[in-house]
This record gives sequence, C-alpha cells and structure tokens, in this order.
Amino acid sequence: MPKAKYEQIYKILKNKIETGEYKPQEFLPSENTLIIEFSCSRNTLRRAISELVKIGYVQTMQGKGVCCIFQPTDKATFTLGTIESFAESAKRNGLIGTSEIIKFCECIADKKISDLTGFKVGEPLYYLQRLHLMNDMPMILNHSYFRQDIAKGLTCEIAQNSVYNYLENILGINIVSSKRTVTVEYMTELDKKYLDLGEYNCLAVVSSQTFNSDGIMFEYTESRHHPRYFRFQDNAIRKK
Amino acid sequence: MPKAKYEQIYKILKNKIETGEYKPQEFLPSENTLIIEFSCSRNTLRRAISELVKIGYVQTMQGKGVCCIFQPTDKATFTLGTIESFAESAKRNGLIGTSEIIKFCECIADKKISDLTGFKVGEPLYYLQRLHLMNDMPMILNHSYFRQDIAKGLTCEIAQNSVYNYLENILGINIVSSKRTVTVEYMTELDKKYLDLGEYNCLAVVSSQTFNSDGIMFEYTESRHHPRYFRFQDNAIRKK
DNA sequence: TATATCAACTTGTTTAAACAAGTTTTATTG
DNA sequence: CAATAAAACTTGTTTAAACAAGTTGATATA
Repeated sequence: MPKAKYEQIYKILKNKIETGEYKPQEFLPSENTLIIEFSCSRNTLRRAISELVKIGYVQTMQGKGVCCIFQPTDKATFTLGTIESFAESAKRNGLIGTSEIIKFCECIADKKISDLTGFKVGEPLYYLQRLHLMNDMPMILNHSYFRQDIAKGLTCEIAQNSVYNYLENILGINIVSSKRTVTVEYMTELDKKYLDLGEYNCLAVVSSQTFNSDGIMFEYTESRHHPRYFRFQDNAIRKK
Repeated sequence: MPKAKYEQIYKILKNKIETGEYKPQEFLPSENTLIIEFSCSRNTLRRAISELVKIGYVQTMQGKGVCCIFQPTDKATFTLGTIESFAESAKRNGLIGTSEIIKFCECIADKKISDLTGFKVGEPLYYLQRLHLMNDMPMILNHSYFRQDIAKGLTCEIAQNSVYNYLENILGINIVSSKRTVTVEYMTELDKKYLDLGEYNCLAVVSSQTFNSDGIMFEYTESRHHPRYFRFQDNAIRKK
C-alpha cells in the first residue's frame, strides 16, 4: 500500500480509467473538481496526473483539460516492460514459471566481458546461466553477471530459488533503476540447444544494467527471448 | 531554446553530465547548492532533477544526495528510442537517409485492420507503404495508416518528402504521445523482397499508435526493422 | 576506546499562493 | 445577426514555507 498521498490518488485514478469509469477520448474532471474530491492541494493532484501521463493513460491539454487515451492492452500475450522478475511476470500472466540453472561460476572481468557489461577489468564476478520456462515451454535464456562484493555469498543453491529474493530480502539491496537495450540477434548454438526455436533463427535480446541505491551497477544481464513470446511495451512523450 | 526555467536547468545539468563535469558514481552538488547556483526555487530545481532521473542520468538517494549513473552509449550503432522521424534519426547519426514509396492508397478499416491498428471499423484511412534506406542500405519497411479526417489532403507527392513535416507544419497537428510495442516476427515475402536480410529470417517490429493534442489516435505505424541495425533503448525505475 | 545521542546535513511530501497562457463561454457592440 | 471583447474557465510555471524521513559526522557519555 502506498504511503504517499499522490500515489494513492494516482492508483485511484488509474483504476477508474482501467475499469472504464473514465472513457477514452473523454475528459477527466478538472483539477479543481478533483482537488475537492480528494481533499488535496493542486500540486499533489498534478503529481498524480503526471504519473498517469507517464504511463500513457492520459494526455493533458493546456486550457482544455486532461484527456483519457487509455486503450486496454492485449493480455493474452506475455508482456515484459517493467522491472520485474521472471517469477513476477509469470504470476501476472497466470502461468507457471520455472527455472533451471545451466551454469554457475565465479570469474574475473576481462577485456571482453568488460566491453560487454560495463564492469571494470579485474572486477570479481559471479556468472549465472539460467533457462526460464513457462508451462514447461522454454522462453528465456539468461546470462547474468553480478558483482561479487555486492551480491556476496551467492551460490548455486540460492540461484535455484530466486536471486532477487536473496538480493533484496536477505542482503537488503535496494534495486532502483535499470537501463535496458533491446536488439535482435542471430541464434547461437546454445540458443538452439535450449530454446525450442523451430523455424526462427533469431532472438529478441534484452541487455540490462541494474543499479542499487548506492548508484552502483551490480548486475548485467543478457536475456535471450524466444521471439514468439516476446513483447516489449513503451510509451513516449514528444519533446517540445 | 526552452522557455521554462526547469528545462534550462535540466539542459545545463544534462550537458555537464555528458561532458564529464559530473562523473559517474559521484554526487551532484546538493539541492541547496544548486538552488543558489541557478537562483531558483527548490521545486524548480527538483523538477529539473526528476527529468534527469527519467532518462537514467542520475539516481536520487534520500538523506544522501543525487548520484550520477550516466554511462555514454555506443554511438556507432543506429539507435531508435524516442519519437523522431526517420530523417531526424538519420541526421543525428550522420547518415544519409532516403525513402521510397512502395504503395499509397485510400482504404476503409475493416475488421482485420481494426484489430491490428485500433481504428474503428468503417474509418476512412490513408495507407502508406515506405522503404527507408540509410547510405543506400534498406533498413526499415514501414506500413502506416492515417485517419483521413485528421491527415486530410495527404498525397503520394507529399509522402515523397516528409509526412511529419506536412502534418506538423502544414496541417498544424501537434503530435504529443506515442504508444509503442516491440516484437520479433518471422519475415514475410515483402520483407524478403525489400530488405536485404541475408541469413536472418526475422525482423524487429515496432508498432506504434500516435496521438494528437486532441487525444485522438490518428496514426498507426508498423515499422519492420532489419535486425542488424535495430536497437531500442529504455530506462526503467523500480516501483516502490 | 567504544557506544549512544544529538545536531546538521541530505532528499521526500504537502500545502498555499500568485501569475502565465491557452480555450471556451458569455456578454457586448456594431 | 455577426463579430468582437470580456469574463470565466482550463492547465502550466514558479516561488515560499513547513514538516517528514534518511544518512552522516560530531559530541557527549559510559
């Protein structure tokens, strides 16, 4: 449950849009109306609205009002688009997600790894190779590097369960932001071996750098997705 | 040039980060220091900072400060990731971008088009098929649908130049926000014919819905990218 | 010395007020 | 009746102030 008032208002409005109380192409009540409804200041309300703009639910128009531009997304397909673990994604889509570890080892970042990940040469790392399945279908082949001094004590047994649970709840690491790049790459022998690619010879590759609350990049992960089940959503606001 | 004060401050700070005046892992000066430097209120400064958070340049830490997490991106590769036209992207990458029209016609949205694009059945549309090249290499095959009542008067000749220039500068349409979905799809006969795919048999497909300042979706475009030159960047902030 | 506490920082949230700027409605004027 | 002007809305920007909450370092205490 959110503590901040603007987050509460944001959630209420978001819900009203999703349930159709505010319909697409229609205007939301004016700021003044909503201020009275929520007993809040204008700034607080506007902050909630700006969160709705960010996720592409509404569009503000100076002098006119706030217009709803929500369109329900197709929930049938598997969707990635937020920072969430594989387990969280699976649960949200009502599927059974399982993982198996292919490889786990310690290593030192050499030039090649450094160029790929952004870690400094000589940095001690954990390397983890995992296969993620949904309803027994192989979906994602993951290559992860973790800084040893941050993710200290990581073992194969821990990775068997949930790495993120260990990092967040046991080690107390706060995961804050993540930079991601999506590309399409030709399959490797490993991809062919573990993912059931069929006629496809390419994959969707999501490379991400994850930062903790000290601003330190402690994880680099390359997620190689089966093309059939990959979908990445985004919302862009035009620069003025 | 930006008119709003917070945008000016944002640009100055952004530039200082890009040029290395504020280095990764280091803290920016505190709010109070920057407030004095820019002669602005705390809110205005914080708004500039929050823009930097959005683009993944800095990370704020309560009680500690604002940490720089910028890492220069590889400018060698062609990057898409904002709302910008093909011409703008080309220019930013120092390449010569050209386009050729494969097909242009008027049509009415049927069930199939409606499901694909989100336009209502019966909506009169323009359909435009274009091939984008960079330095004479075919890169993107574009399928676009425009609402006739919004993009009125669009012709093959206009499309030959710049559709966006016509929409924005001639018709005076304000393009505000855009929802995009990235998927990977198996190539079609058309893809094979126009894009020089080589050994690849898949493409990166960016589907986007674009809204004007009235909150009306007036364009649906499916951009089919050559996988070798596709790169999509994103920055996510962890939900609390 | 080691520990606990407090003070002085940092960013996070909320309220209030004023003015700017764009849009729509109403009233006025010709 | 039509055109214009004014008023009454709308959102956009900026300032100021107060308090909350997290981190750090100095101080006092045992």
